[in-house]
Amino acid sequence: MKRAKKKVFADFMSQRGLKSTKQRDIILDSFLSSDRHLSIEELYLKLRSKHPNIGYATVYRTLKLFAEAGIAREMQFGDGQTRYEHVSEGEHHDHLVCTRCGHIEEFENETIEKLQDEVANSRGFLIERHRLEIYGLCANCRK
Amino acid sequence: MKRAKKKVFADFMSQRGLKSTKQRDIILDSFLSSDRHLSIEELYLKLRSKHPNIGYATVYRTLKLFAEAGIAREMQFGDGQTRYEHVSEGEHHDHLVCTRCGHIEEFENETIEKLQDEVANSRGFLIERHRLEIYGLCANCRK
DNA sequence: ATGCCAATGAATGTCACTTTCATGATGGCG
DNA sequence: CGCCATCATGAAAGTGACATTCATTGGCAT
Repeated sequence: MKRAKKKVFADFMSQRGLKSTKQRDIILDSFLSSDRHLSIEELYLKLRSKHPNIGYATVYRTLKLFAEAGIAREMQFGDGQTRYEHVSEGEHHDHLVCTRCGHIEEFENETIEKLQDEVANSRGFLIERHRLEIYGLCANCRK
Repeated sequence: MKRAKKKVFADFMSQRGLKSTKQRDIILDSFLSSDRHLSIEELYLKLRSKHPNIGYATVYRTLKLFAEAGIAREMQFGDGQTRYEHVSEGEHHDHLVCTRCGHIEEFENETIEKLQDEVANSRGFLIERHRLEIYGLCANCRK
């Protein structure tokens, strides 16, 4: 799966006439082996220890590229930071966000999706995408 | 309903030992007679023509007060601005957001709410609040 | 190896808040 | 009514998270 995404990204890059660089390789590796909902800052700090020569701007621009290439998606969970989520083709899910520890869980619910379609149809709305987030305390923080 | 909210706000203010001022009265009036999803900037500009003496900071602080008093709620729809929505007691709704014209519609769906509770329960999650937004083209913009 | 064009990173700019601070109002009290 | 402790206001400065600029570096096709 990591391999598949590297392929997707490489294809995207060559298709756009963009170059392969050490930094991009490192950032992609690090992204793919990270938490599924990482902010620019978090990824930048994670890299900094091993690769102090990679700048914030490069991480920022590279994550944007991932999003354009379709292997990442920008998300906002209300903590003031944009987070980049791993995208697997054809997959969609929603989120449970812990307001205490920041933990993010994913879930899927086909019925909810269908009901959303119905709502949109009844209003003449053409759905492009949606977001559903449930905020509260995770099982761990409830103790 | 406007009257009721003014009462709620007045009570909140006196309970907190805060003062009634011309500016706050004007901002409250303007807020209550506005679109249901207004940003600080929008409300500020709306006021500016008639009351050039009211500063941005005052609008900003007053909207925060409305939120604390429970007559408004802060919302993010991904356009980079915080919007303040009118809150009616005990009412909850979700949103359809037009990505072309910015139009925001509200909807309620009891079944979706229940399914969310089920999802949260199955994960041991204690729900505080949730947000569901459907982005796409409104009936008008589809033409 | 060479040259063109993209990539990098330090620095700077932008935007939407958010806070500060000197000045101006409010309202309880005598 | 007048005093004055507080709160409120608004211009300006500060913040934080991006987003862009620009001089320099570095891929890679030839």
